Amino acid sequence: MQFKHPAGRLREPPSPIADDGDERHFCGTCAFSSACLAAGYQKPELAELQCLVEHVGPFRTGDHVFRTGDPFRAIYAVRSGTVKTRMFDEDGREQVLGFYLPGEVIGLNAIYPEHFPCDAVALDTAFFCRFSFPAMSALAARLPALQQHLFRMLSKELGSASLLAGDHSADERVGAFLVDLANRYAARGFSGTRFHMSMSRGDIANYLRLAAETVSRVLTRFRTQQLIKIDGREIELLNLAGLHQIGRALLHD
Amino acid sequence: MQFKHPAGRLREPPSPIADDGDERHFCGTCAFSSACLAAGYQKPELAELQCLVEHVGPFRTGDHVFRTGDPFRAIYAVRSGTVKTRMFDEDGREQVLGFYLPGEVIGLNAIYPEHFPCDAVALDTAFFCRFSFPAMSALAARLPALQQHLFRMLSKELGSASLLAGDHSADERVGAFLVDLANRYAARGFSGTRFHMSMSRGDIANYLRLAAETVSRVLTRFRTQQLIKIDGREIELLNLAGLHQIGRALLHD
DNA sequence: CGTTCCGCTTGATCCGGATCAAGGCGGCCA
DNA sequence: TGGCCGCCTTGATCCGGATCAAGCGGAACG
Repeated sequence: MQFKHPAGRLREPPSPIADDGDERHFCGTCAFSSACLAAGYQKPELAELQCLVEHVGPFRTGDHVFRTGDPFRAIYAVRSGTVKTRMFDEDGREQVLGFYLPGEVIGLNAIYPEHFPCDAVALDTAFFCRFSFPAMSALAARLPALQQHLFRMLSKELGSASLLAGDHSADERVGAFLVDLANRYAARGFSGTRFHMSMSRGDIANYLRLAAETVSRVLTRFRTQQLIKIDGREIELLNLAGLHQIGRALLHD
Repeated sequence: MQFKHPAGRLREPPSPIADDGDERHFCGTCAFSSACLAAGYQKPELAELQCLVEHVGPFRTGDHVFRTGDPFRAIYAVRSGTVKTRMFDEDGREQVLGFYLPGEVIGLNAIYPEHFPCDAVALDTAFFCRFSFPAMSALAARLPALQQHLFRMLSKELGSASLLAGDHSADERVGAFLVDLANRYAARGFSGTRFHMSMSRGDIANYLRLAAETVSRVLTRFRTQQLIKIDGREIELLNLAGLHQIGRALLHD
């Protein structure tokens, strides 16, 4: 049983429910941290947020966290591991919607349809915090900070969703993808220059709307240009500024 | 001074603030209607929603409702007219993010960044209901239905944003675009088979990530196939089922 | 009334990335 | 240990849509 974590933070096959030590660390990097920690864990209202959390996992590579059509009851924060969300179009072709790293939240796009519009599939061993959405909404009505936080998370995801839509070259897409991953790892306290990509080339290609062969070719070209060092799924960004320049049209606008 | 409305509902250059007659009609088709009307206009809480609305307009073709970088203070529901949202990438190329019809809401993607990440430009004479967002959040904390409604609107827009991202042929894109417009007009009580497209071919092309020439060619092909009748920006959908079939990969999944 | 400009259409050519095809490498299982 | 299978890489060819180019018609304006 392999058990490789992007930043090697989990050294042993963990217990089904992560212990408090990990929990405290995790919460500092989670998307809800500002709603939880910043407002102060001690306050009695926030104890309630803790109460409605349920720790779930482990999910193994290929396991489904939820499936298209499942009734929407909860959103999930990634505790550890990586997840992809995907849907199948009318012709049965897979469409990868996104990759989610520790601290990020999946399931927000299910609020409106009230059923999950996509699958969430673990790309390696993964754990989650599960938040009952009805309970969370009710709590949000009493905690303005939490309500605000939910609005902000939704709005943020809106912004990133519209980025992929542009017509951009393969180099721009791959460059921006690498920089984005790096930024997100760095934002959660992991290394922003060396990390493990849990997703296959095919998944990356699908997400970027390219062919797997094209992604492979671009990565080789980036390597010969000394922009990256890459060995299988282990990658090191050697020239972050250069990559940012290549992907600038898709980044931070 | 031309004054053409998609459904010809406004016959005269209206007063800056639309009158109550129009207002009652409009509210029935607005994105907030379920939060306003369904819950019952009479209830005193909902009077407050009425209070925080500010009617703005008219904006003429090309006028900006808001600009990239403006501080985010309010969201806007389109009362009449059409709007496009767009941003410019690092190289100064325009990217059309979306078109908004009467009853739809713009500005939700500004919550997170706290500044508008895009321009909103009127495509014809347009009026809006302006909702102060801080006031609305506060009200949402007391009205679970309103909070729920905001969550749902955000989540819905998330779903539609990810549709454009797929790699689809020009035919699929244009077909789905026409069906989508038709559905949205129909949902608001307008004709779902004959309507005026306020946006230029260039805007459509940009939105669909195609060249204007390609859009033009596809539309002429659709016409020769008897799928549509089109004269400039006036369009009639002759074979809705056929168009739906062509664009099925992008629709309702 | 003619001029100019802009949006739209149509035709000709070109190119980036998809597709097809062939190996290479490593992990897993019998 | 050998064989199989999935993932990745690299090469050759093809095609959809971008780009370049030209012409048309309507609106604004002198």
